[in-house]
Amino acid sequence: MAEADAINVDLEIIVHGVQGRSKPELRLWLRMLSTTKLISQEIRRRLRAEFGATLPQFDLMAQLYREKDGLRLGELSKRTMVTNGNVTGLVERLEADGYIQRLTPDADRRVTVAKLTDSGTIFFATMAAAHERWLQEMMADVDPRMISGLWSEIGAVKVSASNHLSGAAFE
Amino acid sequence: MAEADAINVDLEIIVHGVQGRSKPELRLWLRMLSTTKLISQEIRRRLRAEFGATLPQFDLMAQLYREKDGLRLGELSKRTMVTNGNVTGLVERLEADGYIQRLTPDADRRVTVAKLTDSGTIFFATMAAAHERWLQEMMADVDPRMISGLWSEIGAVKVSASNHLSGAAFE
DNA sequence: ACGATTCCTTTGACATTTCAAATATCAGCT
DNA sequence: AGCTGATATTTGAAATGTCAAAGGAATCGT
Repeated sequence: MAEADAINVDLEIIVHGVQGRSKPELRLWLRMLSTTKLISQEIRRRLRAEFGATLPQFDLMAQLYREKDGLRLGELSKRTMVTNGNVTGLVERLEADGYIQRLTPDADRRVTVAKLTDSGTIFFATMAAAHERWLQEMMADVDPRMISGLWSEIGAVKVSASNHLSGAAFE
Repeated sequence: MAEADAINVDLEIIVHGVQGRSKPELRLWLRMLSTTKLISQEIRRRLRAEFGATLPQFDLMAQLYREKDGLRLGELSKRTMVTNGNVTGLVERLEADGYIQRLTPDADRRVTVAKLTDSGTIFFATMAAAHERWLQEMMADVDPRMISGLWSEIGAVKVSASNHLSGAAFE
């Protein structure tokens, strides 16, 4: 009950706030934000409940899963859109749990490469399968064509935003 | 090593199931997530640089701006999609900065109501105007019709997700 | 009344987040 | 070699995020 209310009453209230009229860009942004927040919180809950893992850990392991040889921490930082300092802590905890292994190549000893252990690989594969199911489940009521369309349209939003960043752009 | 090989073979099968034919829902989700992350990070940077404020503070003040009489912390928690414990800390800091005010109505002394001070109202109005400009700027390259279309289509995604939350089964 | 339940908020332990400053290493120039 | 600047990671402070447990306060049933 309280949860259902929380869903219906969301951030979009700001829309009518400032000048009384709401610009479409602001409206879209608030809806993107609340929708993303809603879904990530659900995924967080499930990852925690079923696997005792966090979403950032899942994201990080997802990157390593695609690169069997491992990735440098800086590269991990870019791909996960997480700051360098943050990656350090995430990797530390995952290493302590035995899912990740850190090593420093002799070629360049400034670098630290992280890669999944066997245990980490198995663990992630299990989570990833569930993660994919959850998303299909949560989007089950959405027309499949709309899903594909949204993918490319949101791509346009992403490109536009990338081109108007104050600092550097990437991806 | 024979054991390790057996593991790797099995995992390869999982790999293709998990990532090889990545389902449209997963693709869409990853794009929504990265786009939202990109834009919020930019907004965070600008709020910090230009106003010394954080995004959660902005969100919280946005809700109070709409309700001149203030809101109970539990209501604030629902509307901002932030947990109760988190609201406590946010309100404490904003109160220390003089932007909001806390009071306990005699009618129900379990309750704490937060409302914007005059200073907070002025401060938020300034930020909100900039915030709206930033969004128009970042979405400047997107066709206006696409922006409206996206708003309603993402609404469909939101509704679908809302109907498939783990907690929503009761009721 | 009164005990049990429910409601609202705070607290506590941790994980994540950002930024800035510090550290460590490498590569190039003199 | 030795200096300098660029690169890679770690560290530290402060804020935000989660959940679970604890607290006070109101309400309900008996």
